[in-house]
Amino acid sequence: MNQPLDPNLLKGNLELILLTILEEGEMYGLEIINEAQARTDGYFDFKEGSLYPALHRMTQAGLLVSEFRESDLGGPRRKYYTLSEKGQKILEKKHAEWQRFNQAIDGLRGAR
Amino acid sequence: MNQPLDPNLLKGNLELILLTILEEGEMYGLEIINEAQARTDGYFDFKEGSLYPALHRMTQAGLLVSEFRESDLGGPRRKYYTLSEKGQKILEKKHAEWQRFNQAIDGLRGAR
DNA sequence: CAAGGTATGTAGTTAAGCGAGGTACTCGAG
DNA sequence: CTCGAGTACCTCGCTTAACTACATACCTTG
Repeated sequence: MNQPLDPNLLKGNLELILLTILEEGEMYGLEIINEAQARTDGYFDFKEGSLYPALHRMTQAGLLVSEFRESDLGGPRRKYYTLSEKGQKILEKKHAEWQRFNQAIDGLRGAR
Repeated sequence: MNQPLDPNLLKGNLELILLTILEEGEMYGLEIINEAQARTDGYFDFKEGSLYPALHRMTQAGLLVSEFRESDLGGPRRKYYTLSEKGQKILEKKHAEWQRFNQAIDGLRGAR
């Protein structure tokens, strides 16, 4: 039923996706993976090796703010991520870019 | 006016774009670049260092068929590319993948 | 104190787009 | 005839991002 996700499609869009998910509130790493799966019927299934480097990259770039906090139900501490103001701005910018790109793709077909 | 195209967006989509353009008939390398520019108001501006390797990759994979032909107006010979039957199939598949991916992205926002 | 689940982190591989360069052919100007 | 400009194709090496596979650490439970 679900064709697998071509990893190449993700390139350059993972950040948009993460920003979009985090727009609705703070979340920690594995929670993001679960949310993404839940909201796309398992289509988005990020690997940890993709997720954490991306989160660090974005934190480094000032798009996210992170904070460790203890788990309520036991288990190891979690690192919660929140959108910064800059992250919010970049989200909008990336979203606009995305739509522009989409239009361009659509435009190719109907061009004649 | 035109925000530049984020190179990352192209990753994994260049093949879809090339197949889409070539669906309407054979074309040679630089012509593809010009067509892509023309149809997107300069938004798509492929570099030769991206285009030729991609065309070779796709030819190797059996998606395209190529043939050298002399130029009518003088100038060096041109290498014309045509979609193979397999290429046609893959185009449809990639297009479906693309739409699936699109839906997933859209779904992230409206999810709540 | 081992085992299992949860959570974060990273080293090394792979793949694709790109910048910069190279080759080759044609034509017109000097 | 040669030189430069225009067209067309090709490739090497760099960079970047996702992935595989592993490593670390904590907490609970038996």
